[in-house]
Amino acid sequence: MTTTQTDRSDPAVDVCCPGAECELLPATDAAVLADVFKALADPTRIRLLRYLAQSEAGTACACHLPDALGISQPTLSFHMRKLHDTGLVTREQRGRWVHWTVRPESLTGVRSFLDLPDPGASTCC
Amino acid sequence: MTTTQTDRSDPAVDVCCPGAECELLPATDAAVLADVFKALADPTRIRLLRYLAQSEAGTACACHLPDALGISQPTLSFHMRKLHDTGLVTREQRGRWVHWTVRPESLTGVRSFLDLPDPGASTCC
DNA sequence: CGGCCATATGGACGATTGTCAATACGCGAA
DNA sequence: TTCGCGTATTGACAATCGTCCATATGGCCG
Repeated sequence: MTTTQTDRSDPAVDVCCPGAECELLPATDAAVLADVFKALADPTRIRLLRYLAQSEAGTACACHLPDALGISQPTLSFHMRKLHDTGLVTREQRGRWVHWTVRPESLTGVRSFLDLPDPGASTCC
Repeated sequence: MTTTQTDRSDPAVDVCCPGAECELLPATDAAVLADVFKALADPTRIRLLRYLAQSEAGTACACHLPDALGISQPTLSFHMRKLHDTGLVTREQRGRWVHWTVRPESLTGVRSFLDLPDPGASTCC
């Protein structure tokens, strides 16, 4: 079922991929990683995250950001919601304003994924 | 132009964000990073990259992947094209088959972005 | 209490994405 | 050269995304 011609007795079938039985990352793991990458896949959100990260204690209020980024206030709210839903930032209501804080630990998954094995390591097969 | 009320003489204006003049990541830099993250923002492409990375020399042919991933051959081609356009993999025609290779150096940008400054470092202001 | 200000939500709309079926292309083998 | 196989492209379509305007919500301050 996995391959359509391995049941043939022809020995030259697998010439293209010697031992190509590598394990695939489970679909659920891939989906989790993809969700975080989706949250990062927008220039505005990249700038927002960077802005928060380099602020004092990784925390800042967003009051000046619509002007600074050239976007409307609802658009900013949309992006912050996305970052929050994905767990990249936390929300804290301080008086009248909302302060956002980066959660660095939320990036450990994608960070370790990007540390792909060195070419030649061949952890598979 | 950057802020709309800093030219007022009211000293209590900035009460919410003391010294909120952090520099924003330039829009072009953010766009470059976002493009790479967009290429990573799909479970299928995550699995493809991982598959290539853990293969011998980071290289593999894609002949068995449609079946293994449960997608059609055009869909696989679509994803490989996306990875290639973003520079994450290279393409090499070996005889009748195409072999793909991960380019680990294409991830250095996003990897260093994810190494956000520790909370409290406050590289801004 | 009443009004203001920061933020969130709803509705709408154009742009992009992921997928497949059908088809075209390219290279090796017979 | 012609056939077969692996791969790429086209066209179509549903789904999601990013953006805005208009409006709602909710907490301070006067």
